[in-house]
Amino acid sequence: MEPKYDHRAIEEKIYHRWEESGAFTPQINPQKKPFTILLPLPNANDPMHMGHALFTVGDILARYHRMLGDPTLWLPGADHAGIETQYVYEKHLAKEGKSRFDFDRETLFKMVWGFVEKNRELNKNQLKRLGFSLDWTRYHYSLEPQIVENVLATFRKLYHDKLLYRGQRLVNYCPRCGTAFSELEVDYQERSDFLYYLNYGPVSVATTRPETIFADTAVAINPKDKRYLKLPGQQATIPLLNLTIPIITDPAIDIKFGSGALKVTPGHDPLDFEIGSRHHLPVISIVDRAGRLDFSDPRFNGLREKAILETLSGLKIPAAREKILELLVKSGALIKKEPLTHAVGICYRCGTVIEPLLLPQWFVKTKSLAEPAIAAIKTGKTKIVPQKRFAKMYFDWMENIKDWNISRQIVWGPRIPVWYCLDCNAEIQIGFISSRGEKVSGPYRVLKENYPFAEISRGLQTLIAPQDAVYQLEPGPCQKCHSEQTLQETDTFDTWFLSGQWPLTTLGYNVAHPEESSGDFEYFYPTSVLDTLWDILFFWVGRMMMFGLYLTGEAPFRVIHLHARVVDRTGQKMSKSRGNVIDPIIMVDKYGADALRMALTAGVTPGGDIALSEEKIIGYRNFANKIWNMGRFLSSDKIKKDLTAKSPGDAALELLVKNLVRQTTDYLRTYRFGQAAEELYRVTWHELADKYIEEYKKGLLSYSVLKNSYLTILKLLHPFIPFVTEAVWDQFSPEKLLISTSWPPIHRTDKI
RNA sequence: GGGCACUUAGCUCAGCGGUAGAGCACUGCGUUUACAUCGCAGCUGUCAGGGGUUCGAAUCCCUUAGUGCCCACCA
Repeated sequence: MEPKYDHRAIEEKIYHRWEESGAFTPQINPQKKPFTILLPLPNANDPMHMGHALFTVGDILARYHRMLGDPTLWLPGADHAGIETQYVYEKHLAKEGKSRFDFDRETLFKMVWGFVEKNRELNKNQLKRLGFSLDWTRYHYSLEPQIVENVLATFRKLYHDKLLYRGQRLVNYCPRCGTAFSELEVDYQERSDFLYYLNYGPVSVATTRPETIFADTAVAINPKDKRYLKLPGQQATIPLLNLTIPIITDPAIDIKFGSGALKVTPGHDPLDFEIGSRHHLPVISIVDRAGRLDFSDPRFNGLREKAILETLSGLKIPAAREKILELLVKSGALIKKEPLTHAVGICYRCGTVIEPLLLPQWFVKTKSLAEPAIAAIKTGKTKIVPQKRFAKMYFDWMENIKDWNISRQIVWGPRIPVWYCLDCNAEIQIGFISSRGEKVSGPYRVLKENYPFAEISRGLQTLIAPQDAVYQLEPGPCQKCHSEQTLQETDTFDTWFLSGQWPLTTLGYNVAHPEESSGDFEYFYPTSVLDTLWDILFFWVGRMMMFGLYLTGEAPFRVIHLHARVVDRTGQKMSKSRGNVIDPIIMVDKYGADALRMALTAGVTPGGDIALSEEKIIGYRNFANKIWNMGRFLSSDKIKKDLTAKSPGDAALELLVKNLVRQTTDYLRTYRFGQAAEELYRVTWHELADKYIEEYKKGLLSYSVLKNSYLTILKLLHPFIPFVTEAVWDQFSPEKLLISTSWPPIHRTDKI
């Protein structure tokens, strides 16, 4: 053995031996209860970051249970990650001077597909570098045909169960990404802005968005506002347009804010939309999907001041705001402005200000899905660890859940399986690339005069069907008028609609014919533990709970374990912009996978933060070296003495090891990995090495007890630092891999 | 605006009713049969502040302050 542990010479070989031994693939044995974990599916295009390295916790659980003798499945996979991936790919396109608008959707989809396929292997290999004992024979990808087939079947089932609807309402739209999002994908940012007071005739209103005044349909005040008792029933006047709108009362108005009067703009503000629907106000849209002012709504026809609108038409929001303020000043309608700090919704992906837009979208009714998901946690059928911190967060979200917008206006993902007949829905808005390469858009009614259906279909980019459009759930001719001219919905699924069914789809559940589900599903579902970061508790965990219960009646996990988040040594979140990112693969190259795994495990509190630094990793690299050298010492022929001799010092060491076995096992059972790792570190180094090996050198201990203690501790350490323990184990018992040995028995009665 | 959690040695954290703990860092010393990616010895604290319960509180209760996080329609 070399005097230094060289992870480079060892890790890859050992991983191969594990894989070839079949240890990662469980034997289905109906007599035994399986242990199942799903790897939180990484994005297929994502190079590994520390978040992925934290799945060490899953590996610890998998290796521990494998050693306990449980048929253990740790199932890997990759997610197509809709918007994330398309965003990354668009940045590549931008480097070549192109954009998504230059391609029809089929071509673009194929291009992204090729891009992802190139990266998918990389991701797999990086997971292997960490030593993760994943069953690669069961690897899945979210876009493989069987998975997509099941997801579409779920869509149809939701439809038939009346849990799905097409709704026209304000959605969170990112003009940059060109798609709507659910409320979870909107971040809020504090911004310094201005609050503008505008003269609306009998009242002044305060607004941060003067550019939306043309879409106002009322002014609202609080019915309890004593200043304005005489106003209700009167008319207010929109500046510049000199249009009158009613003054209404609504309890949602904050008397103390601004002037206490709100301009109600149902087409461009969520609160206003609600107020508008309570009072049956008309909804006017004046912003298009590129974030520009657009006054094509017929309600603007015939206005005397239409010239003003014409000068503004087509301006992007920030420019439009400037221009309108100028006009307001000129007309004397701007009373005053005052600074205001407020939260602005931005796209979580690209940071663009979210524009609430009125769009027809597909929604899932979530209330009845959330109820069993709440009950599963309340009754303890599924436990959240750490409970006190995260169960409340879970309940808060589930109990106030909103209907889920699953429509995304991107190409990278399966299209929603709905078909529109163009002859029945001539007002469908279509965008496509003609055979001559021009970008063409408009209602089908107009387009069909100049373009044959085949050309539109081939070059299709997007379609927007009116809310009341006629549709069917099957491809092929229209079931109503038998027209052959049908087009599939161009909205794709929210990624989480697919990944929310991951426990079912990867284990071979058959949504359309549950009785034909695979043996894997029967055996491994529900899974034992889900280990993930709390930041996707709602996105992913909540949805899996809902889908699992909805489709199978059983919650997908017995335990949801939420692990810590990696921050730098000063407690700052790691991010590219802060420049404090530590690349796990570089760390594995430099110090070995064991060192990184241990640094991510030891001393970590459940659900807290992990303060990671290169120094910490170096510390655990030294630990791996220590274990290596202990093995080197104990396996060298020079030091081996009488193998049968007993010594008075033996009992103390035997007791120490027994207690360590009990303690480690207890910690693992209660998900206290941080303490388990620290205790193992301390006892291995400062007790076994510093104390007992030194005593052995003085002849106070027998060789067999020392060696057996060491081997037992190797077993305990193996889930945490699998490579060095396996390498050194090989010096003592080459006939059997450490990964396949059994966990040491526990002696409960022994106390120190 | 609601809610949750946290505040213990320079750092990261255990302890959760009975005389303050670990690792790292630090300071000395040291190359003795693995390991200098090492060993030995040592130093370090009004357990955030205040009040209460108790024979006894870092541990239970109240309160103040700070930090982190989640939720929410601040126009």
